[in-house]
Amino acid sequence: MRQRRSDALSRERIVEVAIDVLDRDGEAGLTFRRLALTLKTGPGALYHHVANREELLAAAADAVLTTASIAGAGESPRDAVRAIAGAVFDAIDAHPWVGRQLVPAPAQPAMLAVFERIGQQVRALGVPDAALFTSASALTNYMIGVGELNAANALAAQGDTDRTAALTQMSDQWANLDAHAYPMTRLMAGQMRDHDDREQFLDGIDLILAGIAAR
Amino acid sequence: MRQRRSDALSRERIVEVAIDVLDRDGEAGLTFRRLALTLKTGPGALYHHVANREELLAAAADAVLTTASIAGAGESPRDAVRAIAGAVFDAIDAHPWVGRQLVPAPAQPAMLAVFERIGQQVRALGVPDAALFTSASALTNYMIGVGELNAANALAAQGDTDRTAALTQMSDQWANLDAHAYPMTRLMAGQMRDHDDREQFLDGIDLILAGIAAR
DNA sequence: ACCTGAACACCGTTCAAGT
DNA sequence: ACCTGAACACCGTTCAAGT
Repeated sequence: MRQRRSDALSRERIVEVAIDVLDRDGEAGLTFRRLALTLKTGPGALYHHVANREELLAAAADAVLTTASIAGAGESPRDAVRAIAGAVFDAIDAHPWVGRQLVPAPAQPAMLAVFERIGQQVRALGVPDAALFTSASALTNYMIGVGELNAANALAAQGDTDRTAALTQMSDQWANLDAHAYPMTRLMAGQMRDHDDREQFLDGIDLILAGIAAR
Repeated sequence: MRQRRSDALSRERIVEVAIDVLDRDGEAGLTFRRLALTLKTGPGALYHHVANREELLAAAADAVLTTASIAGAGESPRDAVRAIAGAVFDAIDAHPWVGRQLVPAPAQPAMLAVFERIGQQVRALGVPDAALFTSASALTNYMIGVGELNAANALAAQGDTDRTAALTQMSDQWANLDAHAYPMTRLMAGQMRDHDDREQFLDGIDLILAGIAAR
């Protein structure tokens, strides 16, 4: 025996190791040579299980998002939508490289499941059938799109040991902008300093939900 | 004389040529060797004007988005927001590589100007000062995030000569999903087939605006 | 100060040769 | 059928040498 299973080369094993590498060193760190080294094989061997780097990246992103669709089971439609959105946010936050890996709406299994689940909640909210796609799309696209944006921000700020310091610095920048050209941005500098990314993300979901309710 | 100006190597000229190359061959087509060839110089020369490839990409994206913030001047707050969102959509649609080039919220000049303009409209809508940042961020983040998503879809579908055929194919796929697991997606297959990307994008903006109005 | 372009240290992917 | 790893055709970036 000797755990032969976990040593065997397989698509799942490759994806698993790829996620590890991506979490550790980001998208740039994922090379077939390094993967091959970890898997004790040659780079060419990987091509028997994944088509190319792009497909591997997509598979890794899908794997990381699989559980998002089952969040908030048994809760009210509104809370379920918030729970799913939170799960998507958390998954992207924990694996920021997923953000870069644009998962176009429901083109991959994990996001298709999210889309379906959102569709169910929207319908339970009383949205007429003809308006389902518009509402479900707005919510799902917001989750992926804005989730990605947050990941990009997080990656850019990765060097900063102190997130608060980074926010304060940007806030000060805003406060010192030209008063004639940027009055509103100056006005928002304080709110920007004190905001929480996840709350802000969910506030946007709430606005869309309020818009759906107001129809 | 002999149009010495346009031959001189400069940051602006490099960005200009980069945009051309990106429009023609996408992000993968942008190499310093090719840029140097077009500009009749060596690849090393470019580093006297741009720090690296990433900075060049960011500068190109910013240049393409500069005019978005001035859209919808003189219109009602609601229409101005829609006009700005439409301009952002069109810019990303015309230069899909901008999508990949995640422009984190108001970190770059062009998006800062968009954010400011959105902030002004939101305030004109009667949103109290304390809620300005939440509303303006939701709108701006949606524009960038979902605009990116659309660009990714457009790039993925690039090979298709016929967008209608691609939509029909995906719609059929949805309609043939398992009825127990994907009832809502099946229900939305028809609406998905007939939807227009730009309209759907603006419908999302409308939902957020309705949510803001409903407070 | 700016340009040149060879050189460095890598890539993803392919493919003949092996098992 | 699957693996191996050298080889191919590239990259971004640096830097000594020029102007």
